[in-house]
Amino acid sequence: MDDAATPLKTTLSAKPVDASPCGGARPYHHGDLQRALVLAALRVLEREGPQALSLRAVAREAGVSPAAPYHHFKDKNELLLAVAEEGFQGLSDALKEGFESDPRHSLSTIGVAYVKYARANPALYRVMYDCSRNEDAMPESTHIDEKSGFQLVKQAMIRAGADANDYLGLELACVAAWCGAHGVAEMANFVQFKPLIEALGGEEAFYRGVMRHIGLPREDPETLG
Amino acid sequence: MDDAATPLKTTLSAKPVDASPCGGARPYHHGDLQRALVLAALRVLEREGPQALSLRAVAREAGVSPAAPYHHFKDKNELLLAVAEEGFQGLSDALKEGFESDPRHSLSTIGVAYVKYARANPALYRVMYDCSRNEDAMPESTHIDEKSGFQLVKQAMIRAGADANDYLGLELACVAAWCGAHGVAEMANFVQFKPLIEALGGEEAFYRGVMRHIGLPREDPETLG
DNA sequence: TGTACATCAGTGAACGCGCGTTCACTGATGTAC
DNA sequence: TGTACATCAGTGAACGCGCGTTCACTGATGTAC
Repeated sequence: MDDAATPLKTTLSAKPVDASPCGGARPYHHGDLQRALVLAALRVLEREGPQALSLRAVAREAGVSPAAPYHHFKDKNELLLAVAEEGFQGLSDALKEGFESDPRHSLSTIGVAYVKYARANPALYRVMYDCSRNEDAMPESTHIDEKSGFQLVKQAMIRAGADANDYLGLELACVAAWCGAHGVAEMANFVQFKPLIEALGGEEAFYRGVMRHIGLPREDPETLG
Repeated sequence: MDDAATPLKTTLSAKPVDASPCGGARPYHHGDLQRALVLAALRVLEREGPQALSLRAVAREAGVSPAAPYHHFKDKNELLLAVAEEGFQGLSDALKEGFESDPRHSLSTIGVAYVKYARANPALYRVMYDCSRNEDAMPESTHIDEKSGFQLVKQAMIRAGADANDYLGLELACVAAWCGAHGVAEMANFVQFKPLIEALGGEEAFYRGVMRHIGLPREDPETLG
């Protein structure tokens, strides 16, 4: 579970800069402050949550003056975008791993991987989501219908029995799965769901159980529902 | 569409206080500042979005000094809770109306009603969601599994053919529907969905189409997906 | 019915805070000759 | 190989801002007698 749920932890603990060869005192010029700032932002997010993510807090975390980031990012928003991009990369990797690890149940596995990633990095996920909603300046690679994300869901949906020739139906099923995963990810920690989660034997079973109700259409959509 | 989509608009336009009998100058004592502050908050939310919702902005909007709200709310958070409660009441009403208006398709209709409400009041919805996630001090009536909300979904799910005796299955289906509705509500304005929405002939058809893929389980959940 | 007085519900000035951003600066680096 | 100098990437002080909250105050209201 931890493998897929905490894909960024390894990235976070790798601090390529602080371990400089100067033996203690950081040199005047930072090796790669741009990258260090993004990593610092991730640490701030994880530790203090999304509303604590100020430019100054990030600079502080990186051990640098409040003005330093402006040599690498135009403004706060540009830093946020870089952070979001980092998050989307991690999410994409998690989905890909889920897709490849379990070909026979790739749809629900990919859904579970999505939810686990979001739940493991809730503050980061919030930043990602806010960026992709508020910004049209979002970098290409982070867009939701990117090859490594939405297309993967499509493939999994077809594997699961969806009609590949029914364009609208397939698209709708994928959107439902994607939105459903987002919804579960954001609501999974609601107190009201506690009993059900316990009855099912844990969060993962809960995610899988919910995702199983999303995606493929029902037999007679017109008369039911 | 507008009936269900903008349930708060009428409440917002009704300003019981400004239309005081004094003919212009507001009297020193406000008729019902507590209520007026909540309405002012809704107006600020609608006009400027969630991050503009400061205590001072609300006081400004209500035409009152920044200290005045403290006679009616312990702190900012308490005001936010009151606003969220207002929102949950509106959501609950919208769901109830959807449930009763279309007994033959109550499940998808209730889902569409949820999404339309959230989309019509996006900033308010965000506040509601934040409160229900961050606060354990959330008033009872606003909780998600409240009679008028989650129970309604359950009834609709049974109407739609779910097995009322399968406790876990029914619960899971309802959670899936609820989370799915939340997901759609928050992601419906993503650029990537534009083509599909257009192909389907509008947002409402899109919502309904997506919701149709959520809720009832598939036939063979173990081998598929 | 009038009056004294407690209480309620406002005012507006002030507090300290952290924020994003700018500025003139300076130390370190690298390149041309 | 050494030196002059442009450029890069930091510093730290300062700016104005809006925020949540507190404070002493005051105007309006209602109640007891």
